[in-house]
Amino acid sequence: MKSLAIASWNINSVRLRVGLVEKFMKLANPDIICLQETKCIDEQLPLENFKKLGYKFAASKGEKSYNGVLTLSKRKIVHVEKFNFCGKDDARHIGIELEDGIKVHNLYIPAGGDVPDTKLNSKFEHKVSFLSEIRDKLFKSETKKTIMVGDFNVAPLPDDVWSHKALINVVSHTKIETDLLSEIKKRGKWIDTFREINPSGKLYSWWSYRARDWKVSNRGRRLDHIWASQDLKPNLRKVQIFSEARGWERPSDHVPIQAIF
DNA sequence: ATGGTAGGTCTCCTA
Repeated sequence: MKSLAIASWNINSVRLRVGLVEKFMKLANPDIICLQETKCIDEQLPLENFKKLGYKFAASKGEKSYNGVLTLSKRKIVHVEKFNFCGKDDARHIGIELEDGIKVHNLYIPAGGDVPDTKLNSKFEHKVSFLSEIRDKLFKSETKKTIMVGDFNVAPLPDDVWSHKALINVVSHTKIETDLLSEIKKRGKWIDTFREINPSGKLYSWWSYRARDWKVSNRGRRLDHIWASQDLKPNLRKVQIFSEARGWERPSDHVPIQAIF
């Protein structure tokens, strides 16, 4: 397998942060970068900026103001797939295929609102249904030559949050969500690339904008993930979380992550 | 236990 560096980043408005994406591209030089929460329609994407840095290929599903996924690639994209969840046409998935048959799914899973109860909170109900559809419709059995990345909005393990005890009833870390994620993982025989290399240790990819000082309080969560199909496991070389990006000027609340195969 | 910030369709919705 030819070396492949793949990154994922919830950018929280790609138009506002095009400069930060360029900065990250120069720093990490991924072959493919999957962005979430681009927050604009396809026609408004600053694709020319990315082309200048070698990202000649792009696949996107945009939406005005909300959501939006964009996959940028230095390698030729030969096939694009857009999947809708929960009967909605919101922009939360785009899948691509490269010339060597590797597939990359870029996902933005709903955040789920504040109250972790499907009866009281329709946003949480949406998140639970969305995760169930990933399990039952998108990846209903073991996959091959596939990488699934994005903002999953779920911190699966106790070490994926600053306090397991404090967050056990907080949306993103409840048992209903972590159970669903582990069912998806089990059914598809997925590898969580980060935990493959770091089985334990508290490291995060998201820090709230609301903290006085994100670095001092360090109340983060690992919400962003790069999962690989079982057959790619022997090719995994390195996984990085670019925490320093949280301290860049006008940052996203998420930082980029990258896996190298 | 509370409230805090940020982006876009901008005094209201989302995260």
